[in-house]
Amino acid sequence: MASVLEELRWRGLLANSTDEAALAAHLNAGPVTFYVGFDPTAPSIHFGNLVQLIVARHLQRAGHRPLILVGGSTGLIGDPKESSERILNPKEVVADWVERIRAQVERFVEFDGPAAALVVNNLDWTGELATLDFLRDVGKHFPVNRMLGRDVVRSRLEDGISYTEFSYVLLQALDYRELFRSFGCTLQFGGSDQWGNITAGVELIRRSEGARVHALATPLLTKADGSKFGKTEGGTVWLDPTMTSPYAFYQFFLQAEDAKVVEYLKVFSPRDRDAIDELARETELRPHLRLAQRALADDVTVLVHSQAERDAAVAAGEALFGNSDLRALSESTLRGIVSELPHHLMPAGDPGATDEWQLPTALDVLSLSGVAASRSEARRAIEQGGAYLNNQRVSDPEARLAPDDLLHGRYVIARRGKRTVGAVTIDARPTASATG
RNA sequence: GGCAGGUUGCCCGAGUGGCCAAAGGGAGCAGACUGUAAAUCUGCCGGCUCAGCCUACGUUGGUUCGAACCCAACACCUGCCA
Repeated sequence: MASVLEELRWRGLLANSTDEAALAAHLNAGPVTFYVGFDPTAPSIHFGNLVQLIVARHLQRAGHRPLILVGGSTGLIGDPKESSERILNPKEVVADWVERIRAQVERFVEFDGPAAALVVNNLDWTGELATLDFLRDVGKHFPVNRMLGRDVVRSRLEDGISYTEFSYVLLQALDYRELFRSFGCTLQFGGSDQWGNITAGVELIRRSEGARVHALATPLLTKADGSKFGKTEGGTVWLDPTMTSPYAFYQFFLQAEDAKVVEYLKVFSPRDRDAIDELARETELRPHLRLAQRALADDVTVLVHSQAERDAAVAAGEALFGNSDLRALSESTLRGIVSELPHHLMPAGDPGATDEWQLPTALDVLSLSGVAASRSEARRAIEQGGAYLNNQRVSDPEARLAPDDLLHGRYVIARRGKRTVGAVTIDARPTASATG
């Protein structure tokens, strides 16, 4: 049976590690307590964090014990990014995000059994830490000349970096030492962009505790052209269903490139080697069937959301793509689809009160539904022949809907291009018989 | 605190009085070709009641018939000096 390290390697989840032979021996010798951290920089974790949670699952299944750290304190400081200084978020906001993220990560690890996971918050040990103690006990171990050599810092020397962000690495290193002391944690991993922060912890423990601990880094997932994988039209792919709907989430994975889909499957899918090899063959022989993409989207959506959400996302996709007749759908099916899409509820006017009440125009529907960011963009889409209402191409921006255009008397599905879909719901149909 | 340089559309970046909604590149969007893939080609890419109008070049005020471009003050960033 393959070791967990070999498994991770095969899945392409190992980008970097401290002495790998030593780590392999350590993992072999018995249950290891490991940690991975997530900083609250938004109300939800995102697609990129998912990779770390998956690694945590693999390790836990191999009998090791996860500590999932939510960065209540590091989130107040901000890990320096190459581009520019971050804006500090208010403490209450960060505290709120900590709670949300804590709830999210709990889905991915087991809290029972011998390798039960634990969620920790670094604010618990840094919140009350005195500055002088910090400088004496932690700062003393960090040569500034070495810190200046770090890539992120170097990239910021020109444009500037605050002392706050410059100090971030000390806090993360301190976290590792704290978890080492309190829980005997001897392995930390994270994304490859975290490597510097992670090894700083390894070094701090070596210097102040005289102990040798380990580290791993997962690779940054890229697209075929080398750019970062993880952004979509709407921006970041979030795990929170109110920020990225399960439908959009499913679509994101379904649209994976052929050249990369097998790589993503290895990372995200629980399927074993044989199953993935089979999907790789399918992608080569019958790429148009997109079996690998479907498997990928299925697996990740079920993992992050649920089987039911996955089923709904598939049903919605089938109805919306191609030129299927949306009129054939039952009202309940349609309602389900609409709820997955960006949509806008439009109150129907009371024809008795406003004799001018009219149904919206094509332009209205495209912009209200959110399919087009502005009316200008909607106009452009129509001019370019890329706008559809209920799967019918639109040519006149001012064309007004007729009552008959409303699916089940209320819904209009708007689409721009192939993939951008939204809906408008007319709240209640005006009683046309009011005046006869 | 002093001196010097900087702040342009999503990002980078040109523009130093009218021809500027602002070159060029990147990102992005649409169309064609396809397979909800990639590559390629074409078009688009501030907003709107869209042959016109409105808002925009850090902020505020000024000069001018006219300002992204000139002047003043302020804010922020960078460097050098204290």
